[in-house]
Amino acid sequence: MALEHAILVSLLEKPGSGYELARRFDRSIGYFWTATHQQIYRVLKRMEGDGWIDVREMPQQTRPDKKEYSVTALGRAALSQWLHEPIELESVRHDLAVKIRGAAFDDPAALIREVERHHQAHTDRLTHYLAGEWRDFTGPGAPGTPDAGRELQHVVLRGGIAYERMTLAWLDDVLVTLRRLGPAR
Amino acid sequence: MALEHAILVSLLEKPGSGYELARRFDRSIGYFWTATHQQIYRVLKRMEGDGWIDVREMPQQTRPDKKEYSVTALGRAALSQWLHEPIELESVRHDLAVKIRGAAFDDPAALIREVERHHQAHTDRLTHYLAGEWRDFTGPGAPGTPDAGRELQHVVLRGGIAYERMTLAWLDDVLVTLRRLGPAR
DNA sequence: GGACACATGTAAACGGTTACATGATTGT
DNA sequence: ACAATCATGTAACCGTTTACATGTGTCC
Repeated sequence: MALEHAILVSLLEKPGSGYELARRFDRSIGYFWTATHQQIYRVLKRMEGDGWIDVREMPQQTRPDKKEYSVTALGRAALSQWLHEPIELESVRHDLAVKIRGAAFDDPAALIREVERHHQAHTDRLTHYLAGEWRDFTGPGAPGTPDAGRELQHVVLRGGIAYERMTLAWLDDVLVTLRRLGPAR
Repeated sequence: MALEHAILVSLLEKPGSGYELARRFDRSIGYFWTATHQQIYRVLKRMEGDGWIDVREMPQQTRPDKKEYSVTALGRAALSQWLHEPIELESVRHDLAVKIRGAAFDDPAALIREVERHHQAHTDRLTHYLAGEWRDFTGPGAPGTPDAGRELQHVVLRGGIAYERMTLAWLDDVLVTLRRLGPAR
């Protein structure tokens, strides 16, 4: 489990509320971790109980009050300890690959639309990542000062970009294969 | 959930026991889906109850008796229905990326060994996939007859190979970045 | 005698998803 | 009036992981 650690990293980068964390998990952190607000609120409670994070009630006039969380020394130590532990390789779960192999027992051509839909979604993601890279790292508005944190954020984003490009190339390969098999059936 | 469907596909490709399925999930199917034997036995029970699969008791002299499962017409129909439903994009969970961003608040250089370890593991996987590709698809011993099932298995394997190659290139990028940051600290 | 591959299971704990619930403010 | 955004939560369910449990045959 690394949701707690992902939250620690995110709060160290910038303290914030559960709601804000949920939005970050939809955006920048979303290309290597996902979490819903329900999960986040639950884990925040536990982390607070463990003394990993502190809460400050932030009354707001125009919007509902919020709780701003920040990482304690204990939380930092917990993160540090985790960073020094070896972790398992990710295990892949690719439904689409199951479908593709399953298509051998159905109509391969019926999958073409589904694959095209995924292709479009990955194209959108890639566009979104590239816009973020331009905005935060490679564009003229991005700060030119070198900073370890930014460098590390950038290399993770480059990983997301590489993943989307690889996936798009593979989906092209899949489409060629399905179209070749389709009419022959 | 697609474990049931992954099992259907695997049993359609070749009927077998729970134990055999578990081994397939460690090998060929492992590059797009993982499952332990505990999970598989439980799901097999449920699928049998739903009439998706049939069991045949297979007494064996030299080894413990096993149950051989095969897919029924109802199971085939269930697979077909699932194939025609749209599925969600995969959500990514990449612990290593969390660690890399977390390294900004610890020692980036301490991560180098961990990343090298992952690099080695992905190299091993790639070698294994390439050996499988040569054995089953591109080598001289592979059957030359065109077959939809084999074509689809091959395109999925090419996806696994592309994933490993992309990951290795990215891990190289990560190592360069970490080594650049390390001594500066 | 000990390790390993074959073969099947149960039970507890944990994590993630989905549905439900509330309430204020801002914009159309 | 309605939808969207901000903001926090509870409860039920489901799937996955980990630990435990048992037993045979083969090989060193």
